[in-house]
Amino acid sequence: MTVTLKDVATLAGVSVKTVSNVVNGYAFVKPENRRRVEEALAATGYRPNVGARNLRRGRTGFLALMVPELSIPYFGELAGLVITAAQKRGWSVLIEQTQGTRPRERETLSSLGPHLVDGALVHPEALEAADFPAEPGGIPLVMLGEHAVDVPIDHVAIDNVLAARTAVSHLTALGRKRIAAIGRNPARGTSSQRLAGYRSALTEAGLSYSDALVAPAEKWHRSVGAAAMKSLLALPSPPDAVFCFNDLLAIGALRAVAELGLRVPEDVAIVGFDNNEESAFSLPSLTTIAPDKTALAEAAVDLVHRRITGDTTSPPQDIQTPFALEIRESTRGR
Amino acid sequence: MTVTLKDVATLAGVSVKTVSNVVNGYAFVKPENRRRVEEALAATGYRPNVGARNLRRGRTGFLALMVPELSIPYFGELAGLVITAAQKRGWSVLIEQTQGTRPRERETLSSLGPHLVDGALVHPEALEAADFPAEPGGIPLVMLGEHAVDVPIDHVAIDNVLAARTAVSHLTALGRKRIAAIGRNPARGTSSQRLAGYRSALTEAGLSYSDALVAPAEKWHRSVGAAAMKSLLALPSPPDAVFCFNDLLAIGALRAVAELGLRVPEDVAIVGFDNNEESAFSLPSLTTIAPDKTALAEAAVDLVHRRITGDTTSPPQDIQTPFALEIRESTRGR
DNA sequence: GGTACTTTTTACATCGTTGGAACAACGTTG
DNA sequence: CAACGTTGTTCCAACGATGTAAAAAGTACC
Repeated sequence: MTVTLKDVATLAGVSVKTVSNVVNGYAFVKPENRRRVEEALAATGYRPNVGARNLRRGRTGFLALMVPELSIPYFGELAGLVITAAQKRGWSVLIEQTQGTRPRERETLSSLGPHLVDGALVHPEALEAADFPAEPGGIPLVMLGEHAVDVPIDHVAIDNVLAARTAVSHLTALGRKRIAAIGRNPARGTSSQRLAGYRSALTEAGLSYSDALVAPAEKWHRSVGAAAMKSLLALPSPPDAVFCFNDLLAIGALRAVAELGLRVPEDVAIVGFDNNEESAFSLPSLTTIAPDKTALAEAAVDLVHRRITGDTTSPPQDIQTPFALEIRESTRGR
Repeated sequence: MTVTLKDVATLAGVSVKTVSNVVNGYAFVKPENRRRVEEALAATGYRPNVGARNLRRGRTGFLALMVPELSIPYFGELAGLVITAAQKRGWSVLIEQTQGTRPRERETLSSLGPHLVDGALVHPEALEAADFPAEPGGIPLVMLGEHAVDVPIDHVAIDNVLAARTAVSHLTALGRKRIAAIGRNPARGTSSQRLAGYRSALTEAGLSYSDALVAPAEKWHRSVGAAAMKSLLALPSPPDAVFCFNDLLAIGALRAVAELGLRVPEDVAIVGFDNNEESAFSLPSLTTIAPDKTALAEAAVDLVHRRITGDTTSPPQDIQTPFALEIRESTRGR
């Protein structure tokens, strides 16, 4: 039922290896034979057995992508782009979800042997430096997003500090004075970086920093954003603007403001981060930092590709991909 | 560098096969030897070479999931659940994106050989009956969502006609008289089914059907929903309610209504379909049909699992998973 | 001690493919 | 025409695992 090289060879009247040569585009095959083999290939509908080929070649043809959850829009969008980028280079992508928890991330990382995948793109959320394999014995690893500072591993991300500063400077430029932030989470590197950007923009504008205006958020989900916004608005002197560390938090914040009968941006201006597709359609639409996700995916796949195909000597790369501030109704108004 | 059975065997002082027996839990191994092998396994950190194992077993350990685009929330959420369900049963999931175009769907379908994956879950958008392999020669295939009527293939979905009727009946029960629909697309089976449900609910309520109130939508994206809503509201006698064939269209419609200065649900009530996570947070939040996506994913993975592990004789199954009407502000008000 | 049976281990072939070496056919050249 | 390099093809081993069957070791019984 399954067609193997042997079947094709029998049909074409040549050896198995000659068929293999044709399939793999080896140059020196007599035109006559090539023609016969190609006919036989077409007639039988031969498809190489990927497993066997990879067993022989020592490659698997798979790339792993480790993300917290596909149901989070940012990761859904990113995964789609990674798959597309990988497909261009002949790889299939295997997705592992970790729920952003450290044990699952560790487990996933250690299960990614060279037999299963040729390389991996990982988007850790809770991992710490110690969790990374000390020996580079395994497969090439490229880290996306957060930068666990002292790990010498390839890394692709936008400049989170600068992006956060850009977002908050936009708010200070609009004349907002009490600018809050939602998303503090000491366990996440991304959070520290966006917080740093937030603080530096405040300083730059001559505004003082207040811990009370920085709401924590364990999970960066919509409901958390709503709850955090409500508690900020309950403060004695509530904020007139909020920088949310991602769009989901911001969408939740939008809703909380509306439920309290206040207006965005008149009473509170809101800026998000990620530019999820939904953020262009919320009411009001959301001003946000728009990372170039396509560039991110391409750069990451490209880097892991280079590592897999030989470049093991050059030092760990740290690639920054571009972003833009997308100004919409939640700060500009209608 | 890579540890094979042979290395473990040498270390433990037994044959390769005995190690294999231990690894695979074969009963008859002398306790003493079992202990030695287990120590050696631990000491070397052995991990089986999946490729080789599967070559021998004729299994790959992979399932394919074919969807239009991961960036569409419904598919992102579904994919996440499928991966989780598959993982429970020891499978990894490979995701293929088709953009919902027929050529890409055909191509993907035919590339899914038995070497690459053990089975596939496919969510076609444009495929027609003729595109399915006539011979069941390949791998087990389970279709999700739309039912291309005359193809004898396993199928898991909710009852789309009933769900659509439930949604629209909710609108008629609220006393709405001019109920529009957005999402007509003759090339998509799902569209026909939801349209049928829409019509039957109208009939049931004694309302007449009008072609003018059914807006077409090639892609079920937010921007399309917004455009369609605007053209409906520009009609001489505009609708007082709209049933959108998915939540994205509905989110777009919400926005269009707001841009025209009208109110939801006072002027126009809106119902969506899919219950994307974002729909609970839109302003107003969206009444929608909530399919039990977890049940869908579990049922589909379970079915393909049964087919792979032997059940090839029983006739194609047609499993219906539950759904519920989730009533929110876009019809109920605040 | 021999026979029959069970438990445990091993050697070997095999899955489908490709790398490498060996071999064959060919035309060129001195 | 012998020697040679170039092309084209075949044969064999190997990737790492497991199924099969046979060998080896152990046990029980007469």
